[in-house]
Amino acid sequence: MPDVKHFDPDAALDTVVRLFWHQGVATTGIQDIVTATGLNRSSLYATFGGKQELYLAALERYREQWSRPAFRGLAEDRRGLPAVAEFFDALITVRCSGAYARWGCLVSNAQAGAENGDPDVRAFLDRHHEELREALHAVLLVAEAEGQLAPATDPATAADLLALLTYGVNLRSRAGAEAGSLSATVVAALGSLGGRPAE
Amino acid sequence: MPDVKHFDPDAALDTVVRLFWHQGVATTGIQDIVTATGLNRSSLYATFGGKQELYLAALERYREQWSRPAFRGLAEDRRGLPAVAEFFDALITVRCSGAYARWGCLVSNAQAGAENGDPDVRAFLDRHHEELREALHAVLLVAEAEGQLAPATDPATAADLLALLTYGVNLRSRAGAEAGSLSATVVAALGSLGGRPAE
DNA sequence: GTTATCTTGGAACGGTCGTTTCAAGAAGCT
DNA sequence: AGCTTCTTGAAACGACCGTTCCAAGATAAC
Repeated sequence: MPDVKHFDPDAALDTVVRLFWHQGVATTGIQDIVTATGLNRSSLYATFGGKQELYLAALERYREQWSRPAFRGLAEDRRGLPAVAEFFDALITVRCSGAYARWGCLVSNAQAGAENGDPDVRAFLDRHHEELREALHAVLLVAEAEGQLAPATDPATAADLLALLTYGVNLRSRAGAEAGSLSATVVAALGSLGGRPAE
Repeated sequence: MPDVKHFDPDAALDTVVRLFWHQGVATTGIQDIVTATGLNRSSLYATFGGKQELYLAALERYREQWSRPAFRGLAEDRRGLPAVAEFFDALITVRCSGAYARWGCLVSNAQAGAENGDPDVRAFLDRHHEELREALHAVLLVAEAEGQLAPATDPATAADLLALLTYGVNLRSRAGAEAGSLSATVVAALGSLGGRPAE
């Protein structure tokens, strides 16, 4: 008996993700979202609820679409350090070139903004950080088993270090850092974990 | 002949710095500033200009009061790696405890926000990053001369790495990271530059 | 004490914020 | 077709945004 939605909620949410990602939450108005998605205020509120719920939905979608695939590819790769190098290469490529160049990372941006005051957002950030750490830890355990790590390198601590390095890349890329400079830094970091320079 | 200001502009600016630092630019209204500083809208605009100029003034003041002293202390320290360790210790202490706990860094927060779209802000961020890098580079050159670095460690690249690590600490501390965890990560990073674990 | 100049208080500006409301429209089921 | 139920369009809500304006107040020079 009911009517059915005249738009695709997932496609709309993708647009919302891009807005929040590029412009930030605080500086993106409902009007911006209405204009960008083409759908009406009523439909927006009926489908997603208010702005805060919309932002949380955007965070979830970003994680499903961007973070989780990258984390999974990392954790399942059996090559060890080369997998980490590839992870950072892909990261830097996305952050510095293409459609999302200089957008940084929606999640990293959230850590720096006022939005992290919300308990739900904070919980999301904690979990996201944990997932990044775990993926890095998993691949570093492989690296250790393969004898790729310097004897003094602890995989768990190294995972923490690379996680912080990831945030640094996300932040600096948004402010305009060059891909080459970021790459060189990452290569050096991986080299120092291995006990030798570049790999 | 003129009247004279009935308040201390520097003290007012300090209050403004704290507001922007803690709450973010976009979520801090002029009314918040009026309330927190106790001075009038007219005085505010007559002294500092609009919000954007006020934000730039706050950035400058933050740099003078926080960044530059830390950078100078770092660059002038002749001990090498221990100076770097002390720099990060002090950083983590400020970020995780005391009056500014979980506020992150005003400058790091700016890199993640929409405010970095402004050319003046962007220029400030670039320069700030350069000053951080130079300070780290200077002390790492000392460390190299003192034989504290592993042969494969290049001081300039290591400075880049530590700068990114600084951003990571700033970001994660704002989202609630523990001081102990951040410290352990930093110690491990410095250890890997030296070729041995924690020094 | 008078005058000139700047500062202060406070109201007011148009615009935008996130959100709500409600009538009109569209789709599915009998 | 008719009825029900949800969706859509569009106007409107009060609150707040950054900013401006002007009269009243305060200070220093004469």
